[in-house]
Amino acid sequence: MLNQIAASEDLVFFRPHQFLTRENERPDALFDIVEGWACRHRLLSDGRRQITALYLPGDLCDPLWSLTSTCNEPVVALTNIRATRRTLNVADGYILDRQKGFSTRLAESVERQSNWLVSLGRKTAVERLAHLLLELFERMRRAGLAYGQQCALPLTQMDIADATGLTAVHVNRTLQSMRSKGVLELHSKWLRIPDLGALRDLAALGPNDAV
Amino acid sequence: MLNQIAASEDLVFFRPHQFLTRENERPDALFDIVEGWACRHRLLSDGRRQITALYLPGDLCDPLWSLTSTCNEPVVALTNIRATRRTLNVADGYILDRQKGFSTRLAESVERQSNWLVSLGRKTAVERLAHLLLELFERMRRAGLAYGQQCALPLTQMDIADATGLTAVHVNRTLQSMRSKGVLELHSKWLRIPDLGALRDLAALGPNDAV
DNA sequence: CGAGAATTTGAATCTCTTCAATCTGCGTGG
DNA sequence: CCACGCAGATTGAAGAGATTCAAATTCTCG
Repeated sequence: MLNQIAASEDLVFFRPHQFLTRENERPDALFDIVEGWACRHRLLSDGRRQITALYLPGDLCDPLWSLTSTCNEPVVALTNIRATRRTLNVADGYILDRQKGFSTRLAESVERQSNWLVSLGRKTAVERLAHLLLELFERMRRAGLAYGQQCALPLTQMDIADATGLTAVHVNRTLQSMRSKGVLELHSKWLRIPDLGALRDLAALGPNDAV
Repeated sequence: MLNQIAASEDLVFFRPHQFLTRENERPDALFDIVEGWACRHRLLSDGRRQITALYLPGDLCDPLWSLTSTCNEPVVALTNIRATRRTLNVADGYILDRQKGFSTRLAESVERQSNWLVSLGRKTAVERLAHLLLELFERMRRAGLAYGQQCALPLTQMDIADATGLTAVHVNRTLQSMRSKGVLELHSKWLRIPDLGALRDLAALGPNDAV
């Protein structure tokens, strides 16, 4: 508790819908998310939205920023967020690689993006939802934030829709059918997965695919 | 011509459908593609395929390999390929960053993946095709392989379908309708774009989006 | 308790898929 | 030189999955 005094100098807070980074901005720091969720997304001119990444507690936001000169996708808070700010040395690309676990996080982030690509390109609604919820549960579990078979999931159905490339209405109906089959419970921002194996089967993952 | 003798020691060739890297393999070298096209893809158990990256002449294949311990997506030649092999120092992640333009290529590759995510998640068939063909033309142009408004495009409609998340049949019909509207010509592996601006409008790109 | 946000429901519609069959271009072997 | 075979492209008809729009209901939070 005592050393939080020193750490608190780097603590930053965001409210839902607040930008962590805007489009065409050069981020000068990364955020280590302590609490809350955020997303990176893209808006089309007619309002269609695609979420391209989700950030959970424990995630670095965003590992990709070390690579690009400007950030062409805004990052927005989905909930209240508490994060620690880690300054980026823009002039020197190598520094980041030496930070503990940075390279691993970047790799994970890129691999996740590739998984989503497969999901959006070739999977059905049920498969996409199974995949996404499985991924999120697994990430929460690794972050030490899963309790048995359940974890927090502070996304609206609209958010889920924009992450999976579906409409909110269709997400609603598909989740209902999955609930009725007993493969998951999801209400009041709380996810429970009675049978991980069953959900994994629904997600159409290969035996080698990590979630 | 004379110094090609030395360089030729690193020259490698591939035939269509040949693997540059298999799944779960640790690549020990990158390929600088001199001639021909390749793709990275993922196969679902029931045969559905999603292409997650395309490699053109001039591309490094694959920048992402420096990040991951094993490659979980196979890379396959789509045409005859001539490439130069560049050994990877696996033990040391930093070396690669110092290679000329490496970091830039990695960033481009990641950004492209993000663009595709938006395309697959939120765009219509026409928009996806416009976007893809525009991207490929632009990349060919930058590689010095475009001639006026046209360039080679050695993909089958099946390949295009697997890159855009559509079926070959639907790609065929959509391309036909685009042809009939005069926004593009595409036959015998050759692409011509009469009006880049018109195609760009069809691609639903933001004013800031690079292709 | 009231108001706005999020979820749920229904009905109609549309885009894209599926399954087959046919056609075309092209290299190979007789 | 032509017939064969095969991969890719094209076409048609029917159907599935997801979208759209609008309204009603429930939730959440000040």
